[in-house]
Amino acid sequence: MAVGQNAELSASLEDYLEAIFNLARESNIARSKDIAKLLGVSRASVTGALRILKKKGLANYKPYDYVTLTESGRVAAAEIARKHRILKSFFINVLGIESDLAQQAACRAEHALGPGIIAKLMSFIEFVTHSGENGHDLTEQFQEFCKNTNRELERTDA
Amino acid sequence: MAVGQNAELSASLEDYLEAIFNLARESNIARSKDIAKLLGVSRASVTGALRILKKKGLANYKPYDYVTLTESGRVAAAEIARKHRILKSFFINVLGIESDLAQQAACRAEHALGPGIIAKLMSFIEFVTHSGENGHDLTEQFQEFCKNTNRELERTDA
DNA sequence: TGACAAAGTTAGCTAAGACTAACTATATTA
DNA sequence: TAATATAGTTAGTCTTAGCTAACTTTGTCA
Repeated sequence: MAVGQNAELSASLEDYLEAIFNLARESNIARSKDIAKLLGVSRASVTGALRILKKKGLANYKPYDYVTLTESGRVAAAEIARKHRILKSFFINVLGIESDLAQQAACRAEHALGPGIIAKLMSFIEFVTHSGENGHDLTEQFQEFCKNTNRELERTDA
Repeated sequence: MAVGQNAELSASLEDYLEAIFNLARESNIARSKDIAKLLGVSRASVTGALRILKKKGLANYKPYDYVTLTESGRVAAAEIARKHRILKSFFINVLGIESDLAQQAACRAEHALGPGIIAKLMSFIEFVTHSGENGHDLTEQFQEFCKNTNRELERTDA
């Protein structure tokens, strides 16, 4: 088993790791410039982060070369991306939040939620969105419920 | 309207604000020592935070005196505590997470979720826990669903 | 192939937020 | 009321994580 250098990964480093992971999936390579753009950060900050990720054994990094993730880097990144995906899906498909907002919130919240809660959340999304078998779609029912609540609020406001 | 000094409140400062708010509700006064204990932080760090909260117009702070919140401090703190409560309630009552874990996660996640998502989440909790009228309790159904899923997983594992 | 542009790095700075150690003020009590 | 314990503060340090400006390396194309 690899040394547990990634035991404590800061929120910021998780962001870098996920960015590299996603860029590599899309365009096969992760360029410093694109990481910077994706995270809204200077190129110099990316260099700094890459050095730390290398030291933690998560990224294969050599100055002036392309970045790839090590095996344990990929594992860690996949877990982060998974959390992110599940949260976003919950916000969009269950709560009915608009996609961009869901994306941002998922990115910010992802660091805070451990595996226990993420697992439950995943189950819950499945439960809610596959409830058609029981003869009722919960997400639709919830949208209805929201509309009614809003209507009541408007009536109270007026 | 008060000057918007609290427009950008860091996660850390939100924690201090909420701690003061909660301590003041419980024991009527918030002592530096208790804030430090509650947040797991040194007394010196509390002093620093109090100075900033004062500068932002959120706390009435005088060295060697008790701390209270200003009106806008109370408003901000109440909103933070509200988010916290709603998240915790969702984790416990909907997802079935154990109370301590829910508390911690809510505390860490609270900063990430804006008013839009919190509002929806609140509606959703209401929707899910008050669904008895429709002849079904969703939280119970979900617990059932989880049990079945676990059983299937165990079967697959074996 | 040499000049220039783009990408990446380095050095040095800043700010937030935490810490410890030493000091000061307040409270307790013998 | 003087000694002592407790609470709070100050000063100085560290870490994380960002920035800009200047420099180096790499890539492109006339």
